[in-house]
Amino acid sequence: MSFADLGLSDELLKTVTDAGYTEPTPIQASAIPSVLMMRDIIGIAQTGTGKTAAFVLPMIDILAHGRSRARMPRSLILEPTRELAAQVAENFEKYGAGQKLSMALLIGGVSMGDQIKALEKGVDVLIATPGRLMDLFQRGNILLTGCSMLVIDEADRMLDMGFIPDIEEICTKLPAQRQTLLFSATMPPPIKKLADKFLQNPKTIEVARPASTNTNITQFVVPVAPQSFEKRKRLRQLLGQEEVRNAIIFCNRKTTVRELNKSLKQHGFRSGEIHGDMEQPQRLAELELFKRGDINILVASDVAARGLDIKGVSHVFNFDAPWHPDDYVHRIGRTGRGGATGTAYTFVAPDDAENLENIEKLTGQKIDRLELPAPAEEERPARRTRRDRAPRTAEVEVEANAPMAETVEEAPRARPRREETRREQPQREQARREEPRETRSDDRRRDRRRSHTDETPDDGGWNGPIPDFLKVSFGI
DNA sequence: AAAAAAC
Repeated sequence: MSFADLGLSDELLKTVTDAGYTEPTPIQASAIPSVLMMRDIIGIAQTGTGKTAAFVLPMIDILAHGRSRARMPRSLILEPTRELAAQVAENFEKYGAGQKLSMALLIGGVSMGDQIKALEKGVDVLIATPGRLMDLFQRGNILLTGCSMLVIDEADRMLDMGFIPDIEEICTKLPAQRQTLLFSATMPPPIKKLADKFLQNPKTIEVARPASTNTNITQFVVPVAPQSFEKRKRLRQLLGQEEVRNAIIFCNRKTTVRELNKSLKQHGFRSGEIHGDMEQPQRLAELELFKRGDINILVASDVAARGLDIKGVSHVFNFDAPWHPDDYVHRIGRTGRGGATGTAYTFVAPDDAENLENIEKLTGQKIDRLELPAPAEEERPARRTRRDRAPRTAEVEVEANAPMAETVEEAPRARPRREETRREQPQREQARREEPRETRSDDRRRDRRRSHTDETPDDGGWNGPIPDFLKVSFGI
């Protein structure tokens, strides 16, 4: 099977082959001819299966004829997150280069002015997240009566995010005579209902068993202590011993994302972060830095878990085990894309045992446990000076002969005591400050209270008892 | 328990 057999126009075919694609993926091979025949489609496919091109390519050919009118887009693509919407827009720019199709990207977090201007001129393709689309619709900037093609992408994610009522409302604004494509990784009952209601005689295409993980991805569970500084230490150890070209590190909370990125940077890693509390331009900029390789580590919340297609991500680390098992499948799916191989490490603290069980139940496979050797002694991050902020390649020393521990509980002390260290490596002692008091029971509290990371020298923070006047003003 | 999405 080749792209030439799918019925795409010669011009588009040339663009596709020039881009280096010769063989369509299974979802492309089955969806493209049907979309060109104007059928409604239910596509059950994981992200990373080539799903986006499966609808973008035939849409370009379908929209090649005809002209758009002011405020009346001819097609609409709905995406759950802003980044995904932007990514689909990039695809249209890439493949639709020769076709002079007009496009508007309607997402929140950026100014409405340009979006409204584009709508006024008339667009062939509208790519939107539901919030901004509804907003502009209610302001009267969009008429959907001329929209004869609708794509609902990542429908199950839309469901998770509570977008289904919005989607239903949008569907009723579109003409009844239209083509609708619905893509989802899974088919929970509400999505099935949505499809029954708004699709006509759809052809169902299923290319990947839901909840199955890509076999290109080597997966490991890494038992870790629950304290965040222990997890960070383990992470640095792994980053140092693995051939990490490119890694996304997922955390469950936005605050953890910020802390971890700060810590990694202090240790000289070229890292960045992305989460929903950041300004939209900043989010896109960080993503761009990562894609270009200016940074090779992206610390992320689940905003980046689904659908993001970044080439050549060699590793995914779950710094926190995800709460929901389907998030696990999506997160690790950021690596091993397009036939490449990838490695996924998931940190599992004792409290995460149940989450891990659910993950293994969902994927139907037991994930290998990886017991790390005791970490080698690290250099303390240097005090930050201007010179030190220059990015350098990540390096962590790992002791070659470190004993392999059977379980975490039996693991030797993570760091040698000061006396031993001084004897063994006197030249490095000067660079190091006092060891963190790892055994102290108040470590967790301290860790939570202080916004900066444990590696920061303790000269700026408050470690003593809280004085009475503070207790009063904070109502403690 | 979180995150995401409109101002």
